[in-house]
Amino acid sequence: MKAFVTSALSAALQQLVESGTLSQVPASLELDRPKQASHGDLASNVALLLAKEARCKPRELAERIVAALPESSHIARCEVAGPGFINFFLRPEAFQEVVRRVYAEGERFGAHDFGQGETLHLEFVSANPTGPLHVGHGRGAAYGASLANILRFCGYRVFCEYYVNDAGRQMDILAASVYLRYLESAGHPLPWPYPSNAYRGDYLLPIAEALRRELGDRLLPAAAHLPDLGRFADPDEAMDALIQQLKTDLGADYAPLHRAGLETILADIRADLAEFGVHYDGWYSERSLMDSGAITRAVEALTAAGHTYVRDGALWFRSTAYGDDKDRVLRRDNGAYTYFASDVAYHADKFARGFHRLVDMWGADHHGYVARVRASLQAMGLDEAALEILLVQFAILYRGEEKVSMSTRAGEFVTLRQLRAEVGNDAARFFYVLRRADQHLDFDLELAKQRSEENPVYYIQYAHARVYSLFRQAEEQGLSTPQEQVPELAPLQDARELALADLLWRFPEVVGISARAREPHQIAFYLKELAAAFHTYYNATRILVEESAIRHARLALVRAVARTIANGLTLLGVSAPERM
RNA sequence: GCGCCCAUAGCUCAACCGGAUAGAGCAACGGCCUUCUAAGCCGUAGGUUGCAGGUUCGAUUCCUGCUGGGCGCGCCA
Repeated sequence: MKAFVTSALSAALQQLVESGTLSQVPASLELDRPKQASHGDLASNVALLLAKEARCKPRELAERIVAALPESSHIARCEVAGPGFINFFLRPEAFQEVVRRVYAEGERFGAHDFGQGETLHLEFVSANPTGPLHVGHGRGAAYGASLANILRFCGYRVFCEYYVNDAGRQMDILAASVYLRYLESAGHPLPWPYPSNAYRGDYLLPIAEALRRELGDRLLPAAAHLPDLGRFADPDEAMDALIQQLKTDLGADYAPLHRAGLETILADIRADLAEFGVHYDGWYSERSLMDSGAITRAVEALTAAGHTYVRDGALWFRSTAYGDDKDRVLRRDNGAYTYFASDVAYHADKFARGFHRLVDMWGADHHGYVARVRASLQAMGLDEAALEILLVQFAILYRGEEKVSMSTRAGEFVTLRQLRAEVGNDAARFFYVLRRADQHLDFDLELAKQRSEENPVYYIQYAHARVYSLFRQAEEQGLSTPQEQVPELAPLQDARELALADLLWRFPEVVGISARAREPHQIAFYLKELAAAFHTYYNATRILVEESAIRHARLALVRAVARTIANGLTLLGVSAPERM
């Protein structure tokens, strides 16, 4: 719809360029939708922006632009208002046209091609595989998957990846935790209370039992040499001693122990995400970076370029040279690489694999890592600007008034799986993206359960189902309905009908904004607005009227509404049911 | 102390990358089912956009400072 006005406007400006009033036509002409109906259907501030260059008053320039506007079959009239706005009033045809557009484009209505087939690497969730996903991870999953859909809809080729932290100390702690549960399941009492810094969630019990079915009591003898954890003042040192002892005692059997936890939990995470409609193109293993020597190579590359130094036996990266607060350790004095070192290698590897546009979605608690990762890319001579980091704020869980503690270690958390079972995938997906990513999300379980039927997602789905109901109803009453062909749309003249059509025009605009700003919530808010406009129209206007020309036009309009709702819900990973 | 994010109606949040009189939902109050799904609609009420400056024709939006909150600041992941 904006295109109708933009073309007329640029023609007028071109004329002013030729007459010497202006030096050139601006590259982009923006049109606003005035909040007030008296300000027209679309408004341009171009005269305000160009007044200085034209050396005349904004209103005067606006008058000249209006005078130069060519005749248009879509523009009824326009007027200059306020400080120099040009307000356009459109003919009904301009609004009706959108129905034809929706019919023609169908599932592609709202799509763009500004991505131009560019490949974009999107990393999200990447939670440590030390336990099931909880409701906090769900937000990243819903946000990332929705954003991937939206970007694909705008012409990008999106490669979704999950970075699996399957190496390092956390995995050893997991292995040790599995072992302790293994002992318990064999009826073997622990010589001390279950360590506070071991993982203690119930999800470890079946893993331990499966391990016992697989290996029998083979791992039991090692229990005779468990270190006396009581003599350690620091629980971390105690845990390290336990891990070391297990590695020594179990020898080749440590690997299956290590693997048992990882594989079972990772399989659960994958299944959980798949059921949630979140699909990945790749699962990238941190261990593979280690095994392939990629980490060593990345660190050597930094060293060769003169960006590292040794202090206190550790190898440091001089990230302060690129704006970081302090330098960062790459390799500890004990020879082990830090998590940061593998992150450096991982990001370098993304470039090496041919990705030139990277989007990382991190939990907001990782914001301190932004500077150091960017610094490492710059130091390696990679295009740091190609990396975009989106920080997603916490989802804070409440049970009524009470805040629910969320410790993976302690096993006190509500899993994503539980949440999905309670409120359903559709409501969960929608609820998660209903808020801007940089806002904290208060997720009240009581409210979600108790009012699941009042969730806005039902309001939108209901609008969609109502349209299908209309077509079913028409069939039952023996009334004809418009089929594949778009019927004559001239009967759509009512203000509500034109307002509804205007909203449909906005869908492609919202999709574009949402993609560029990486803000899926824009789609969610738009859908609520569209559903509201539809319900209003539905209540005010009888659609299945006797006169077939009017009936057909109205049915075509509401069918376009249903199509648009379905397209929007699909982007958010929410279903669009035909009956409720 | 330093850094990142946030502050808008009683509550939870929007506001089309600077536009004209800042909008929804929930909560409160009052209406609408003998006709297409009441999981719906209509109406009333609710605001000095945290505070103080600056840039601009024009600021919730951009800049500076302050206040208040969240998070981070380890040779943890």
